[in-house]
Amino acid sequence: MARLPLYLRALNGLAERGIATVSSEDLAVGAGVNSAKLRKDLSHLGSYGTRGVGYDVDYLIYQISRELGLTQDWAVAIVGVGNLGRALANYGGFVSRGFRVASLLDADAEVVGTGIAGLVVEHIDSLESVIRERAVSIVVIATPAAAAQEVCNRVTAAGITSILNFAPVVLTVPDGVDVRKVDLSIELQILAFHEQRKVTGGVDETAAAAADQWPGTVGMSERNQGASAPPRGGRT
Amino acid sequence: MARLPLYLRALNGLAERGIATVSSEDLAVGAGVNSAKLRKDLSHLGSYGTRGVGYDVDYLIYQISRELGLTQDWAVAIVGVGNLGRALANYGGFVSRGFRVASLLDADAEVVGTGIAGLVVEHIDSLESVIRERAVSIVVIATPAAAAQEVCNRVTAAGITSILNFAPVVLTVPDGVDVRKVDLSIELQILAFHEQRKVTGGVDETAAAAADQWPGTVGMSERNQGASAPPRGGRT
DNA sequence: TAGATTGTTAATCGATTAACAATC
DNA sequence: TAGATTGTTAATCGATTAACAATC
Repeated sequence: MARLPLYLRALNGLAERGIATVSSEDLAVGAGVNSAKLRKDLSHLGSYGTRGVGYDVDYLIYQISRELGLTQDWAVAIVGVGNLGRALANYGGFVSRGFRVASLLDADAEVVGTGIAGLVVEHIDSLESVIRERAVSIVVIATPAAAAQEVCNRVTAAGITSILNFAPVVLTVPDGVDVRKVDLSIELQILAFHEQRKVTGGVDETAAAAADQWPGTVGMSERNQGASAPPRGGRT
Repeated sequence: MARLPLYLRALNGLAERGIATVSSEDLAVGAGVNSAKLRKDLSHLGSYGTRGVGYDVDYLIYQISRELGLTQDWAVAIVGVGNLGRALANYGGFVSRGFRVASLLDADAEVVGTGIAGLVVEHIDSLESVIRERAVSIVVIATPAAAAQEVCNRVTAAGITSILNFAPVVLTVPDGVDVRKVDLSIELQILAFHEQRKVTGGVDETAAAAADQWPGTVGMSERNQGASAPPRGGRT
């Protein structure tokens, strides 16, 4: 369940403040979700609460950590040591949560051999042997878009089934491989979309004018009518 | 709609390959979604397709870009110039999509005044004046967790309503403010969760043993029974 | 006209949430 | 016992998708 890390973070905050017990209502507020949803999510893990009392904070932290696999040590390889790869290598949040950066790899001879975050950058040729010998189970792809699919192919061939992809491409993977995608520009695009809605109160009123500026050639006069055509409310 | 950037990327790929027209079926495959969903999403924008033919690639790119506000120039300020802030400042994907980094700000006297990605890092004291004078509409928070809420308070007070947050905290914002959150360690935690499921085939069989290792004190013998209690299938 | 494909309806599915019995 | 809060049911809501009439 994708919300467990959220709950875990809220619980850790409570634990730091010395709070021993929390109700679903309070924890839900802390995590920014509905309390019924929180209880339902937690009930999937087992009956770890006490009616009339709430949840024991430390115990719940332990159970969620175990469910998320954070009581294990996960070896992570980061492929692509550009700005983003460097930031990830230095990102403190990984180590504290059971993730160990086992290797940094890059294709650029300039960066191979340099030291980053206590590791020496290795050549991408070593990818398969690194995965095998250091029991890497999660690969982070922080390469340019053009290189991402090739890296993806190699790591899945090497048996990796969990990939965190920062490259702005949709990776094609065999069945059974999990890809999670972080696209910074998509996040900004979504914000810009909402920002625009706020400013203009919707884009419809400018649609006709904007469509007029369209520099296309084929059949655009007909199509422009579609752009300002009636069957549309002013909302999404 | 959060899927528009996905469609846009697929369309740009088609345009690069010189493809002029695409069916909803083909585009849906490229974007990794169901074709009915794609048609429904696009119909929200207007009737830009031609029955029996498909969609004009260039025209659809233009319409989606306009809907997303990418035909405008968005001034973005990045607060926090650690590794991540640096990576973001250098991230090429922003500029090409209408986002311009108008300012880099930090509280650390060591980095203030240094040059990154063609900009000089400014002191956080200038935050409000930078937002006002450079018409910043989106703020990226890449500070440590402890500083994020304070920065958030200041930028919302300064009128910002779109925030991209990389700090691992849930920000409290006034109504009407959009916050999008990117948490790298949460993404990894979700991957680890699935990875663990693959390896163990579910966590249930180890629940009793794991619960035994729990070092808690209060009433744990009773609660452990909850941990290995019956009413649970072996799925999510 | 015949084939193809959109735009949209209606059905399905899953996720969210209110409500409450169970029970601490 | 009385008050509080969980775990779970049932209702609600929204999102997804199959299907097909409209139409190029």
